[in-house]
Amino acid sequence: MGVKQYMRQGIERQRPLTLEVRDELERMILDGEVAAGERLNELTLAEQMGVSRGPVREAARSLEHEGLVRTVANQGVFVRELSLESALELYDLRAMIAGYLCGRVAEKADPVVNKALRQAVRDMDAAIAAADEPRYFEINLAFHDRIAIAAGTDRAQRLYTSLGKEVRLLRRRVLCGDESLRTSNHEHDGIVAAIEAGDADAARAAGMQHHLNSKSRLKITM
Amino acid sequence: MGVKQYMRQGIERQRPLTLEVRDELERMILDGEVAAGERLNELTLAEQMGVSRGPVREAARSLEHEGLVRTVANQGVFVRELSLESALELYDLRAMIAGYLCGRVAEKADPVVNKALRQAVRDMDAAIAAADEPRYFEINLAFHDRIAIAAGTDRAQRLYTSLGKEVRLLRRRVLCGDESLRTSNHEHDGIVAAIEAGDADAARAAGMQHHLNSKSRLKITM
DNA sequence: CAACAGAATATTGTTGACAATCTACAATCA
DNA sequence: TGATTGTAGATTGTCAACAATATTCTGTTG
Repeated sequence: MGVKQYMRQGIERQRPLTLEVRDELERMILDGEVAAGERLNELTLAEQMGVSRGPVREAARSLEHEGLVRTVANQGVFVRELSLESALELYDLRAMIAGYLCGRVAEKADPVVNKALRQAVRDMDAAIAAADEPRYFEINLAFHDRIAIAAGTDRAQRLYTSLGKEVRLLRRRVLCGDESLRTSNHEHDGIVAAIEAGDADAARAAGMQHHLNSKSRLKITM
Repeated sequence: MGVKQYMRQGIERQRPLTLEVRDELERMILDGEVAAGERLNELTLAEQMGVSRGPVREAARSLEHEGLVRTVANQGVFVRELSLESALELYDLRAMIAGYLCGRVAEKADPVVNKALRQAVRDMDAAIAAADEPRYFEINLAFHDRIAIAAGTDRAQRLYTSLGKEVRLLRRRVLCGDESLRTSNHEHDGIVAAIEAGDADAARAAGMQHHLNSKSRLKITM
């Protein structure tokens, strides 16, 4: 009886389908391909990705604790709807974590890291001067990632990343003008300065304030 | 062909097995019934709980993002091992979240909540006077839960709870003497006072410091 | 026409079977 | 002896089928 079994060719090491599906699902949600509040149909998704429902279910469970979806028994999983209020709270939370991370980096005083951060600030300045917003955002992302990783605290890093994704559930776009970018990078400069000085408290405060300011800049666009 | 199908009797509302298994697994880990670093055998657990491997796998994925287990592809899920260093970082993180929660509660200024918190402090004093440590810990837990819930920020609350569980992976027991309890409850008093006064900043600072002090008290016992 | 009851359908919950991979141990060879 | 290879068993990864529940449709009744 024609049972189609699974087999993936090639030398490439086996990555469980669950992870593959998880990443794809996450992307779909963050890119807004599925609207907030919408139900994720297991069978549809499974067929769409060419897998069975098992991996899809596991992936959903995985996403659940990241706050990207919510599950209702016997009804399915739904893309989480994020109220503006909740999103702002997420910003607060993330700001605290960011501050913590900056403080840790300052304590570490790793010359290589510090140099890279300093360079990132310069590069962002260049991007602003060139009016290259996409590039600015790219470096900005790398800048904050770098800090999160350099802090060396796995849990806090994951949390920071996770909260960052969660915030993206709020689909409204933030349009930053030139001025906003300049201000933001000036704050970056302050963070790096504190880190370079090895002043953990100042770095923490600067890192946190930077994120709180981002929140404010976001707020006024709505 | 004698296929044993699933059916659970009774009027009780259907709670998915995945959740049941998840809770049981979490309990086993937190109670130390499975040692840190140990592998969780899917089949064994499934038979033990009288379910199939599906729900067990889903439960594992669920626990993964809470930091209680770690998964290695094609090898299985392992109870996470928490270094002392990581545990202390968790305390820092949790202290920040706790501070945030306390600040929120102060802003809310809900008389009912405030009254309950004040009463809890009195009850803990009574428990200390009666040298009833178990009761103290019970109220203490309820006290902090109450604050987390009253803050009204779902994400922060879940995070606070989650971090609390994660810390328990560090199995070493903290033996608190009478003096430690008194000091701790004095700090509780300070937190409630700030909340009652509606001073969010003070409440935040007190809540955070209380947890950092707990960390210090823990530290010296090792 | 609205409200309800019941059947038909769609979707989630759970399972057992099979494939792929890893692990442990034995056999082989230098 | 020690390293390596090969095989057998155990364990995870995946799937398709069936059960239980939720949802939708339809016809009936007031």
